[in-house]
Amino acid sequence: MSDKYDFRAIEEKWQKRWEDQQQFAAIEEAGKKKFYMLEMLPYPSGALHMGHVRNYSLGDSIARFRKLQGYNVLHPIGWDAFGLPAENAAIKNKIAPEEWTLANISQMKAQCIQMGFAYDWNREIASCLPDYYRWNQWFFLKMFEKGLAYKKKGQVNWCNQCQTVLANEQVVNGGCWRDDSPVEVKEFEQWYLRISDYADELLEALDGLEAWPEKVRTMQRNWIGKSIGTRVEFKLEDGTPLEIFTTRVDTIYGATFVVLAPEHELVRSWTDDPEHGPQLAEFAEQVRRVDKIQRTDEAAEKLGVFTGRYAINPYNGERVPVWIANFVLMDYGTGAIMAVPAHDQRDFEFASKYGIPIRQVILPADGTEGDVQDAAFTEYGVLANSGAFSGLGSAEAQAKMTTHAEEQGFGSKSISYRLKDWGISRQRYWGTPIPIIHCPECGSVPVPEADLPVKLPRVEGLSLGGSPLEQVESFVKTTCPGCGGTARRETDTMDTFIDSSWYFYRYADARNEGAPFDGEKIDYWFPVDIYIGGVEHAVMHLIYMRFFTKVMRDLGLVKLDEPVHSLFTQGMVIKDGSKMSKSKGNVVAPDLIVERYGADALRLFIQFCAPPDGELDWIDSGLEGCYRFLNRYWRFVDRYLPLISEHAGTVGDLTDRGRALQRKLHQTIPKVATDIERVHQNTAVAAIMEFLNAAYDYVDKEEQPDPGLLGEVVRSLTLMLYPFCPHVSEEVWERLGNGDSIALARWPEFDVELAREDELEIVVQVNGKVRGRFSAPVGVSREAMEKLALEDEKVQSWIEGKTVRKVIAVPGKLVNIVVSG
RNA sequence: GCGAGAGUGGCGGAAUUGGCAGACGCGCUGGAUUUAGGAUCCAGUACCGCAAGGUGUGGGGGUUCGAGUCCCCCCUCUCGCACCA
Repeated sequence: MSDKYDFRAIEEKWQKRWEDQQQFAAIEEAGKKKFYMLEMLPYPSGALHMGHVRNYSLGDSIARFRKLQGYNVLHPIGWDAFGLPAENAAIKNKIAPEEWTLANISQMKAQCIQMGFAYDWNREIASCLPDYYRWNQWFFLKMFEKGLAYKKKGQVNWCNQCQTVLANEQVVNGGCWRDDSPVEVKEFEQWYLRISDYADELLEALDGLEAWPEKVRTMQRNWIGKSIGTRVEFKLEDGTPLEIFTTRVDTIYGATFVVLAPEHELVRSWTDDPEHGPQLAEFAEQVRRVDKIQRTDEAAEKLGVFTGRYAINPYNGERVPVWIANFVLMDYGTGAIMAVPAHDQRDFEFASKYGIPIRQVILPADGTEGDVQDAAFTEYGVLANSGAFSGLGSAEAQAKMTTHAEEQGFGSKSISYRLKDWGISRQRYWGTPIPIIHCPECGSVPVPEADLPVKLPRVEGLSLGGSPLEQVESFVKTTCPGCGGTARRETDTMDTFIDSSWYFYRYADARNEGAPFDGEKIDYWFPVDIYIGGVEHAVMHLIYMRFFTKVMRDLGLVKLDEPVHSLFTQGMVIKDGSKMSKSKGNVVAPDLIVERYGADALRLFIQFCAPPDGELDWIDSGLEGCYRFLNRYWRFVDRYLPLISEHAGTVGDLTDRGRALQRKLHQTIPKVATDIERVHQNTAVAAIMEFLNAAYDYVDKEEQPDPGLLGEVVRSLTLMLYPFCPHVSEEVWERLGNGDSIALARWPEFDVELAREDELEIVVQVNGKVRGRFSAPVGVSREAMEKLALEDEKVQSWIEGKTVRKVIAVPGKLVNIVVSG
């Protein structure tokens, strides 16, 4: 036979058989323990890339492993099929987005099958199909009913490249998450989901997500950005109230000015003012023109203009000037601040620049005087020059001063969040139509549930600019469900993150035509046991999906508070020091690898070559090593198959070498299992390789290898390899004479007794350095160990003529002899 | 700046609880086999040293019989957040 196994024939054979047998179809079975293995669904860009292969190989090895352990496994996949690339491709290549997307899906599905991923294809979903997106619309209507979906005119993030609005979460470093282009601020009327209603719960519940990476939880905490402070109402000289938010009300006696965001509504009414109006208008316009990247750059110079107005500090009645400045943001707090240059670095810089007084009101707690002439003193301390509050500590003062404001009616305790409502309107075509009808009489009227789905019409000749649906007269023109009069449909489509916020629920009941899913099926499969994907969705998808779950719970649809038990974020695949990308020309196409080395070798390598949560540096020669390993495994099986088949039976009396191999086997089985459970596939694979090496060592050195033992070795090895390399494992399993698929077999049992070493090697140290070793039986006493150690010849030469001060013996491990002199 | 994580051979990386540092793989060296190449197999491979031995987990200090692992200080890198009042 050839010294290489025929992976092409084997992989094709088993892929076909798996499909014929519907082997991965999941069926709810009450009473049977379930395992829901979920991976982030891909965008159907046209071809699977190495990042997908890594993500899905990890998920697949877990799914297959759990199946061997007897779990009822749900392992589904689908397509995040709406989105801009399809639409852009359509504009560029004059092909309908639907055709483009569906063609990509079928290509990528074929690639998934080629990789041997064990998906239940009966549950496949594609978010661009009406039987999926109608439920997006349905959820939207439910939220509309509850007041959780609403329309508002406000400032939004506009990506010029994408020609659409973006949610706050989708603005990364001031740029678009998709293409990095700078985001502009525009005024737009659009639809929002009231995620901020859930800010507190989303934050609090993070503590309970113990099986989520700390990193993701921290990112979400930062994103929600809860800060507790005080709202204080200043009054302008004409009596107009001006509310500010501060977390440091204890410093308010040091407020020497007040600053508004240039977008603040009071500013608009002041631009008519003949003296200061022109400068105000010009400055506001200037700030507006600067894109978000520059605006939010901390290094950017703090600029401002005096408004010509004054406000009264309600605590001390002091009259302070009102400014507008670029560093105050309209969308945080009240869009207005009291500025305390002595105790806030930003205010300090601003005051220094414009010659505003700096007044110290907090003294360091250590009793020193402190100095606020060179920089602000921002720590907590003791109040001074603060009226009745002087002498109090900052924390106590905050509480008392807030209470004071409440009693006097000019302020209250207040909590601000960085998290804003989720803007979901998109001015593009390839997405879920928002099921709303605008009627001149009745206003925004929801489409009746019975009329769902509102289907996306086909549009010929898509182009950029404007909302494409607006051009489709037959779509826009409709009648009002309320009054029957002529009305217009909403032409914005939904953010595609809506699609991915609940897709994993749909998997539990993917073909349900009467509801998004049946709650009982959710009860059975949920929560997701492990969710694997990239960390880049930490504050987008992963926060939206949590929000949706809480809304669905409040709608009585599910009983869960959180959808995902354990989250695992896999690392990036890089090559030559940077992320694989077309522009860098360092892309390795999975297809070509599969063609040359087979899917099993690729799956093995991508899981072996780096810890799953770290970066994976692609090295071709590493892959070849894995391919070599599979051939080595194959040759071993090939060589001993006749012997094993001939002597079908139990393990005979073993030689020491045989015992050693058997012991190694029974140590490897639990090692591989716990490694997969911990998502340490790299060390699981290493242990399997190590075991094969031991098996070769045995047959090389043993004159008559025990056929029973070899049988056990090959069977167990094959089962352990199955989660990683299912095709070759199936093939070997069949050759071993098993009629059924290996997937129906059970993870090998291991025997603690057989795994136990009967001789231990004890290391002897002298002053902490290894000087000798001896073997001792299991359970050797401390005293015996010390005695044996001191008797050791090599050790003797090290302690000769010295005084033994102390002997430390660690049972079964080592003896350390401390000497001096 | 703040927060999190990391720093181990030529390389990717191992090392449940403090107890033999470098598993496994790549690469490299030598050998066997082969007409040759490839493939395969065997041996070796942290560093210095002929050896005995010594030195080694970013640097410095500490705790301990014993530290990659724990504590303190510093350096470097990666990621996230970043005018949030």
